Amino acid sequence: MDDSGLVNQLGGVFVNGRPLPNAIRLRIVELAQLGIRPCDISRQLRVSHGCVSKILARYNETGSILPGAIGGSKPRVTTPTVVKHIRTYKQRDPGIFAWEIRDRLLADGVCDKFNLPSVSSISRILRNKIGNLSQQSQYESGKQAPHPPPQPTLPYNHLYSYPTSKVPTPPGMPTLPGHMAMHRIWPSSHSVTDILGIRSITEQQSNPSFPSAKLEEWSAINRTNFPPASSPLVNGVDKPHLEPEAKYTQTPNGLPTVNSYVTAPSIPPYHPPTQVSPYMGYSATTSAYVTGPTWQPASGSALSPHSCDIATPLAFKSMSANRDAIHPVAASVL
DNA sequence: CCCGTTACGGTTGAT
DNA sequence: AGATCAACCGTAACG
Repeated sequence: MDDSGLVNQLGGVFVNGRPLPNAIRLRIVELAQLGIRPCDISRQLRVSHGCVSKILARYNETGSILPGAIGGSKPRVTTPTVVKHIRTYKQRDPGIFAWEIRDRLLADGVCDKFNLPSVSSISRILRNKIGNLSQQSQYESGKQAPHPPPQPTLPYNHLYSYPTSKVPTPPGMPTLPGHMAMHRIWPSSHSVTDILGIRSITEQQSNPSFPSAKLEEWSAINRTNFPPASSPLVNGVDKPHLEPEAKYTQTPNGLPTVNSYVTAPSIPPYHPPTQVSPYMGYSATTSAYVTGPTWQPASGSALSPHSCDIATPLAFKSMSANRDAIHPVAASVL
């Protein structure tokens, strides 16, 4: 409840139990792509190195900067559809073994290897729900029962691309339409920054170095929207989650956040949430929250307070070159 | 010094 | 409405 922000050893603000804001996660990835060492990123952004390490590792592995899906329950494997099929198999062949049913579920495409019930689950179903064929699982039947055509496969497919993540609509980001989730995994077309719209300028031209990452994650999936896809349409991204930070940032209606990430110049639009989010600390104003003052301006770059990014990265880079110089920057930030 | 890993105390959200 | 539970979080500290 109290989402008061805490301060870590590096002086960074965080909310215990909650993910760092996307803006910061993004910065971590961007800086890393610019060649800045994790330890420096940690210091600059005042995020524990363990966290930087984790976010970077996740990004390398999944292409997503987003936090994983928090809360909720795992999708049920024994959906009404599955139960129905099991019942059918049993009716047609009363002597069928559970393992045979299992094989059939897979063979018939009712399930895929990810949502295939265990033999013991099938046995339980046979015992509990199908013992007397009279009743059926009412529980969710309402939701999706009617359709025989299994649809289970779909959701799980995403898995392969994104292990755990669900995608919240990131607070500061482009709320992608749900469909995004489905397509494309890593279009190479966008660079990280592009996607976000963040200072596209910055790197654009001269940065060959950008790997054109796959930040696509915005489109990930989330555990919760699995089977019971309640809302068919948008299932992917937006609806289910307002996600974590949404809260922090408190997007009034969900859209504003975008600014923060992006360029942010003008952001007066929405005022601070009623409650002051701890993260606000980063930037006094909303806009800042991302790139704001917090982290770079102070020092040398002096360039653009706002768009700041430009200068800084370079600075970092150079500094990383000479090891010695490094700290200065950090220091200056302070 | 750097960084991967993990215990810990915490939050969330479906059941 | 409240309790459980399992997933995730970031920090801190260890190695």
